Amino acid sequence: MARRQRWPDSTKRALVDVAERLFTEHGYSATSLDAIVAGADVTKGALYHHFSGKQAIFEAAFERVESRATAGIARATEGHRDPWLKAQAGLRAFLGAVQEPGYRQIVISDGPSVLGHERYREREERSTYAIVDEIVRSALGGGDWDLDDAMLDTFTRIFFGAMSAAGGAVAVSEDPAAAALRVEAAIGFVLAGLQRLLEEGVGSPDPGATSRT
Amino acid sequence: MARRQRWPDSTKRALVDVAERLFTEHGYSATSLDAIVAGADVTKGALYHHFSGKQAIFEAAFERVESRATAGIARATEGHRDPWLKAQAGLRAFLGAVQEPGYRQIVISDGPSVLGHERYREREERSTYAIVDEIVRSALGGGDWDLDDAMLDTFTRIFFGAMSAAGGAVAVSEDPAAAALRVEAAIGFVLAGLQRLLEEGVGSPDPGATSRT
DNA sequence: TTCTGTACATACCGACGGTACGTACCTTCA
DNA sequence: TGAAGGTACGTACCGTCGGTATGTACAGAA
Repeated sequence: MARRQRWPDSTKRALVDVAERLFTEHGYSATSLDAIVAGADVTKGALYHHFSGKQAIFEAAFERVESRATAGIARATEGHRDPWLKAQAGLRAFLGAVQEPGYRQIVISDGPSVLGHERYREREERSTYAIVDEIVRSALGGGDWDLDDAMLDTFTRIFFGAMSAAGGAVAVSEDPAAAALRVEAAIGFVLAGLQRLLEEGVGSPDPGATSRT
Repeated sequence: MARRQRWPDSTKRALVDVAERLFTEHGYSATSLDAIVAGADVTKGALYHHFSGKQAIFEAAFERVESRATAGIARATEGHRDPWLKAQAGLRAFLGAVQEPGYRQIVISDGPSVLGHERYREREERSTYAIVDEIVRSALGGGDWDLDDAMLDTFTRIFFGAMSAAGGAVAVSEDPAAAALRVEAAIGFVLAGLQRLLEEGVGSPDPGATSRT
C-alpha cells in the first residue's frame, strides 16, 4: 500500500517532517505516534524501524528546528568585529528566530521536559547558547576585569535567560515588532551600563563585593 | 478499607501531599494517578471527587509550592526602603527559593507545558512575577527616565528571565552557594551599570535610540 | 423513617506507547 | 543462478494510563 517502498531516506524525512509539524501545532504529549505515521502514510513499524521511540523522533525534530535557528543567528553575527555591535546583531537575530512557532513549542516549551534538563543543556550548550557565550566573552572578557570562566559563564546564563524570556514575550505579543524593539532597547541599555562601567574602570564584580551593603 | 472516612479535608490534603512529592520526584508525565491514590491510601474515586482530573491536582500542588516560594520572597523584601537594596534582598531570596526541588520541577519545568503558557502566565503574573515587577518599577520607574508601562514590563520580563535561568544554573551547580554568589555579583553589576546611567542622566532607552549604530 | 447530598469505592472503556513477529525486496557471493 | 542474509517496512497485539459510569455507606434534614 505504501508507495514509498525501497527508499528509506525519504520515509525518514517524511516522518520528521510530519512530526515537526504536529509537535509544533499540538505539543509533544498531544501528538500521537498514530497521527505521525498516518501523516507520513506509513505504519508504526516504519517509525520504530527508524527511531527508538517517541522521544527519539522528537529529538530529530528538535535538532532540525534548532539547527535552523542557530544557523540564522550565526549568519547574522558573523562579519561583525565590534563585540557590542555583534551582540546587538545576535540579539536581533535571536528575537527573530524565537518567533518561529516551531522553535517556541519544540525547543523552548517541550524541549526541557521531554529531553530532560540534562540532555537539553547538552544540546543548547553546543548551539544557541554557544553563540551567546562567544558574544559575552568577546564583549566582557576583553576588558581589564579579570573575570574567570565561572563568572563569564554566569553572565552568559543570565543573558541567555533574559533573551529567552524576552523572546517568549515578543512571540506572544500582539505587536511582535514593537515588542522586539523594546527588548532591544532594554538590553541595549543594560549593555550600555556595563560598557560605561568598563570604560570607567570600575572594579570587577567579585563575589561578595556587591552582595553586602 | 480506607480508614479516612468522614473527614474529607484530610483526604484532599493527603492527595496533594503525595501528588506534590511524586510530581517533584518523577515529573508530571511520569507520575500516574494510580501512584498518587495508592500513596494517599485511597482510590481514584476519591481523587476524582475532589479534583476534576490530573491537571487539576497538579495545579493544586503547583499553587502550594509557588505560594510557599512567593511568601518567602515577599518576607525577604519587605522592610527595605531603598529599592536597590530591596532588589538585592529579593534576588537572594529568589535564588534560595529556586533551589527547592519542588519549585524547580513543578513550577519551572512542568508548569508551563502542563498548564499551558496562558494559565502559567496568569498565575506567575500574580505571584513571583509580581514581586519582581514591583521591585523593577520602584528601582527604574522613580528616576527621571520616562519609561512607559510597556517598557517597564519589558525590563521586568528580562530580569525575571535572567533570574529564572540563573536560578536553574544555581540549582544544578555542584556548589550552589558559590554559584548563587556569582549570580548576585553579576546581576548586581548589571544593576550598578543601570544605576550609573541613571545618575548621569543618560536619556531614556526609547525604542530605536540604541538599536542603530 | 424517609430523603438527599457528600465522600468515597469498584468496574470498566478507549487511547496510546511500545513490542513481537511476519514479510516483501534487495544485495551478496558461492 | 540461487540460496542466504539484511533492510524496510506492515500487522497484530499487550500493558498502562487517564477518565467515566455506577454503586454505596453514612450523616444530617424533614
